[in-house]
Amino acid sequence: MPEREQLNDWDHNGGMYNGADPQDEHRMKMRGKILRRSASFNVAHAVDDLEPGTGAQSIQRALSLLNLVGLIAGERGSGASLSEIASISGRPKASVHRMLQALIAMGYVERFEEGGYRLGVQSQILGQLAQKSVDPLVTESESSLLRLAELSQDTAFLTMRTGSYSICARREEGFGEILNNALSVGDRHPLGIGAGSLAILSELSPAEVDAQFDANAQLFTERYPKVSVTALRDIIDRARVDGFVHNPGLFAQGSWAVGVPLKIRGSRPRAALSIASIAERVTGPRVERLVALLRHEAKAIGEALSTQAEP
Amino acid sequence: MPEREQLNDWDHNGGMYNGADPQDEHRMKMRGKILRRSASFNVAHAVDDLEPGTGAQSIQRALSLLNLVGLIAGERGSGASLSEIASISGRPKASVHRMLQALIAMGYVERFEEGGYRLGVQSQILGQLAQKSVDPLVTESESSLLRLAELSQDTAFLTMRTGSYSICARREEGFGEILNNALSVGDRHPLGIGAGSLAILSELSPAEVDAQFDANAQLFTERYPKVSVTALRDIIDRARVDGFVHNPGLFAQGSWAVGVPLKIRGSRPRAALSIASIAERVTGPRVERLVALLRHEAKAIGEALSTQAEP
DNA sequence: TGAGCCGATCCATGATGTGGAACAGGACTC
DNA sequence: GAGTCCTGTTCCACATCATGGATCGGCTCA
Repeated sequence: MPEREQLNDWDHNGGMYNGADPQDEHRMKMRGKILRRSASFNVAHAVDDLEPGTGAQSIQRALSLLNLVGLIAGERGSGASLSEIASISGRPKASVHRMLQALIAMGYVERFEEGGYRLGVQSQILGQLAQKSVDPLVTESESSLLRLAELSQDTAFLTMRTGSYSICARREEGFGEILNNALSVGDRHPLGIGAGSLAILSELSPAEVDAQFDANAQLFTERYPKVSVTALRDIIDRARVDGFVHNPGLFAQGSWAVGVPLKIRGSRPRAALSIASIAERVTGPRVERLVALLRHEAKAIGEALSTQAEP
Repeated sequence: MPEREQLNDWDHNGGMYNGADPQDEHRMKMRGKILRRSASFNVAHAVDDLEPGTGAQSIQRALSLLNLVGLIAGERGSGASLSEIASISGRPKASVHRMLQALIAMGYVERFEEGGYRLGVQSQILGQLAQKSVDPLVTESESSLLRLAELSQDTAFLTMRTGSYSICARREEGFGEILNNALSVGDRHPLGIGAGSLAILSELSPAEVDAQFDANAQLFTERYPKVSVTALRDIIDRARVDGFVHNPGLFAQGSWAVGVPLKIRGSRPRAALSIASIAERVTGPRVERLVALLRHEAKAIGEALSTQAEP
């Protein structure tokens, strides 16, 4: 933990955020103020409404809020205050308060005496239930990520697909002196942003890749205007041949990474392993070493899960 | 896992359910049809709205639904169908569908090709975030529960308080031939129902206990009409002296249990350990042995968490 | 004393979620 | 192949419900 602190003065923006969205102006202002770590940027994003007009606005808002509380409280040790949550989410305090009360009533959020809001027991339990029912991928990859982090001395990630998004499902840190902090557990980006995300795309058919990029076209131009979609397509094409993705700091300044897709027999591609670090550690011969590590673990996970196939 | 099956024909109702609530009639009818294990009964309960009129109806409904999906999908291996969920929750299909779509859009629920609805990656992640932010109690007690289950050859539980409810936060099974199936992870009951729940109450002041029973008075008469509150008060009073709760099958027929509160310095009492089994295994000298085991683990957990007190 | 923050509460407004009804598409049966 | 009985999905008029600006009480600090 203490090692983290020395990285606090990184360029958090990292060239990744260039929001033209007027809605985000307020959030941007709050960003530096509230959370010092780079995740603040991701936190802000995690709270957006997805597709509107589906007749479930309040649910989406409430779940975004739940996510947000988890991210904030997870990043720091303490809980999140009402005003913070309201500021970051960009909603009025009264609304946030009402929603939080509902979340508390359901046990998904808790608040110890005068402390901040944090996730509650129900959230914990939901995770346990999810482990049983969703798929054993996250559990299965746990030891792999630990090995990857230890052997590489960098940060290892499990990325999973949800619809047209990818989400950082797990993250393990090595004990190196440099810590890549561009991606935290729970961060969600449109498919194509991040090495793991690209690795997943490389396993989809070209038509599907097009469909994903089309679906997120607006998001891309609004939120990642500096990212060239054609460059991403190139990376994907190369990954189809090479079997791995190499991201030379495309998304966050100085954050380089390699990723490989997880191939599980009988299951659509929807997960990837990746390792991220600084440029110097993801170049030249080290790329091959990292890829070898990743491939080895990806193969192990793939085999473990393919055998116990769905009934 | 296969050992479980041989117990499927237990008396699921177990004398626990005596619902006079007219709203529940439909659910009762569905119960045996849909889920065979006793948890079906608890599933049905988990879906109730809590306090209405707080201006967050849809959130509560959506979260109940989320919980329900998790419980159903967790109980069996497969996912839950829309119609099932609609039937159990007692809401029209259209509404359930709309909510599920919202939950899917947010990644909390997933649905693989034509399969049923199950919890999604976001739920998984929420659990991870919760482990970091909520409190280390669940993680810390994991090994204790495993030891308890192994040493007792019965089923060990971690019960936690949420508001005026207690919830089964974790559960580990021994390899004995009899499996107590009256309580599953995620099951929620009003405080006072269950040995662990009573153990938590025994650490509260009499005034607080009264307040809790008052708060849940309606629930008790509606849902546990056979349970005498004065009997519960007696158990609590005895537990204050003895330091443990003994439940002689009060709630579910044949499900006896012992429980001890978890005392953590600097934290309000809100958790308990318990072991449940059949009557023959929770009587006479064995009670003391079980209590000794529980006390030992409770002490260990308490010390582990008291040292790393909140900042 | 009062400015500034915190979380909590009120309540008129209309946007929003609601759910009955109708639909499409399989899987079986007669 | 017309029948029933399941799925999951879409539509849309209705009014319930969430909304959020304004206000308040409590606390800390200058």
